[in-house]
Amino acid sequence: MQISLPVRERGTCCAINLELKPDAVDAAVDLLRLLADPARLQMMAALQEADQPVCICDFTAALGLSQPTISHHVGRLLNAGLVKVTRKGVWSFYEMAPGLAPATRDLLSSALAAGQASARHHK
Amino acid sequence: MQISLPVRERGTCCAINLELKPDAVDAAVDLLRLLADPARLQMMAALQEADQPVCICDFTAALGLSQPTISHHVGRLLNAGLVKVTRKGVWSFYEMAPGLAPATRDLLSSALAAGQASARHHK
DNA sequence: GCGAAGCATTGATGACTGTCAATGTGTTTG
DNA sequence: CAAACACATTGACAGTCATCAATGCTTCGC
Repeated sequence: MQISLPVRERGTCCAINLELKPDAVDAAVDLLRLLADPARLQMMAALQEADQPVCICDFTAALGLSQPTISHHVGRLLNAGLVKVTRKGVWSFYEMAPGLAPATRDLLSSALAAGQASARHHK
Repeated sequence: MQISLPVRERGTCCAINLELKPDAVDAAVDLLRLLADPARLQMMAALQEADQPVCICDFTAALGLSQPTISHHVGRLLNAGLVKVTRKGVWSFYEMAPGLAPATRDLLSSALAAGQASARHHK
């Protein structure tokens, strides 16, 4: 299958259409950077699968990171509106934000699926 | 709607299930970090919409970045296998990699959709 | 062959960020 | 009230990365 390459003239560039608004690009980049961390991505994956809110101490025990680091990551997810916190006594239980945009959920699912596919292929 | 919080005992944490293999997490994070840049995300968005391969000089003119920076970003996309290059004379035409995993395409689409939704809501 | 155009590469720099130690705040148990 | 627990916050440090100036490498027009 051949793809026809555009015909060009030296010294002149074509104006491609970037029909994305800068705000949309920034928002997408912020969301991608938020998920582009092993700890945060695993937290979101766990919260997506969980049927009950998850305690912070569980993350600390499972991810092999210090407690301030876990708190820092969770704080970023909370600040971005991806998760919701419910405090009960000394514990803080986290779950996925109820009103999370479908596109954001799809983004998370796609990222996990792509990671699994890539890991399988790279074997 | 009430969500029943788990019952806990002080000093004991529950072992949550992180059923994701480390390789899959790393692969997903690498992909997310690759797209978590305004220049690279806009390039991929433009390539997704384009019906013809796009010349490097078009990106340089449209994104407001220096030519080495554009070349650097394109090189990362190429190294990750997201794009394919066809050289013709002095020009280098780029297009999305033909055998790109569907999950990767979904990830790109979801990120752009989430960005647009977030920008619209934040208005 | 000469010079210019298009792109890649290298080196350097500034900004961002993930991480932990130390500390602070609120809550429960004794 | 005192001590222990769960979590948040602050400060500091190391690593990563986006960016550009300078340079190198092909390719084409003359």
